[in-house]
Amino acid sequence: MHTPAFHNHDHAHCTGDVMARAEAITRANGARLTPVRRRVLEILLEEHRAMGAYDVLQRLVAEGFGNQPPVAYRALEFLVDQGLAHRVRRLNAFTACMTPGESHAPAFLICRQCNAVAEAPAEPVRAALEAAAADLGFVVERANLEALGLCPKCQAQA
Amino acid sequence: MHTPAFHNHDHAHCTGDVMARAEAITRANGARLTPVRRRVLEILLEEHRAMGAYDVLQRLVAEGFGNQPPVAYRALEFLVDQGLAHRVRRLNAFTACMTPGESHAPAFLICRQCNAVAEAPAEPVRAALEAAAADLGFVVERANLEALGLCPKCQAQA
DNA sequence: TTATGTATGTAATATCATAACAGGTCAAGA
DNA sequence: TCTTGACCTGTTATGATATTACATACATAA
Repeated sequence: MHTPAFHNHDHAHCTGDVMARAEAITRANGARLTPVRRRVLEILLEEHRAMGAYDVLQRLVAEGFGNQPPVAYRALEFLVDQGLAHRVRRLNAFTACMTPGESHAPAFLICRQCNAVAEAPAEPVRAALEAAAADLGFVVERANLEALGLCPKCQAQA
Repeated sequence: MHTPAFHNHDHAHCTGDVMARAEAITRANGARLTPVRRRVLEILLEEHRAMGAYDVLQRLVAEGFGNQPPVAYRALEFLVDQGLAHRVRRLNAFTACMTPGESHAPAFLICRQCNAVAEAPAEPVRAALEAAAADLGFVVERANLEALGLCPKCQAQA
């Protein structure tokens, strides 16, 4: 559960960058990036992996925030609503969005071997999904696109 | 939570048809469609909606099968593995596959208003997803494609 | 028939998530 | 400034979902 994209990258940079954008986005939405919410986003960025709500909660407790599940769930829900985080349902987990603000419909690629999770750009996937839905008269508002399979490293091993 | 496709259809026919195919598929796979498993599939077909594991379990209990969660979860997992049912993660629920045997990657369209769930044909969606994954060297084995939005009826009301 | 793999039943527990309410903070308008 | 209302946080309690572990039973083939 470690390499969220299947390659290396400048982690410190992407974290700072995302936090700055998170500020701007919430302000633009008239929403408040309060201490808990900010901290949860930072934690997701630091860990850089899909985290369960209770994992996040443990970190919050250690830092003096409330220690009951709603504290974590509310902050996470807020981040998801703002497009700053995503929920990965197959893992009952949450992960920071790496490209907030850009309209995007990420697909999550989950390695069944090593549990790495990558966020893949998926505009064409979303477009195809909307087309399929339109055929049935259905209008898509949100989508969860999750794939289970093998990441490059684990393919190599096998 | 009632009209799994957003239109009417011959329900009795589709049920019998699917059960017959289920027999053939499991036999072909060298798997056994035991009484519990068969019954769970029938229940999913009868109800013709996404059902939680505990809903299914209740039905099983009423018919004299074991009354502990693993009874339901194991049968459901079997059906999913055989491609006879699908898991809808957003709803923590399971639904019978309407076109078993045909290789397909269904997308689920979930109405946020009335909770109707439709299974949409989504080969193009899967193709797009596999392409996006391939760009990162990832091989897709299974996918969950779930969209939240408004079904035709609920659009009309609004 | 006996050995082997597989399926089922059951108890116990782990994990994930939300409802409901109390108290606190903040900012806008009287 | 004071009040008001909206929103945020903390906490209790509980509900909902899912799995582990182990015992028993069944089917199949050597």
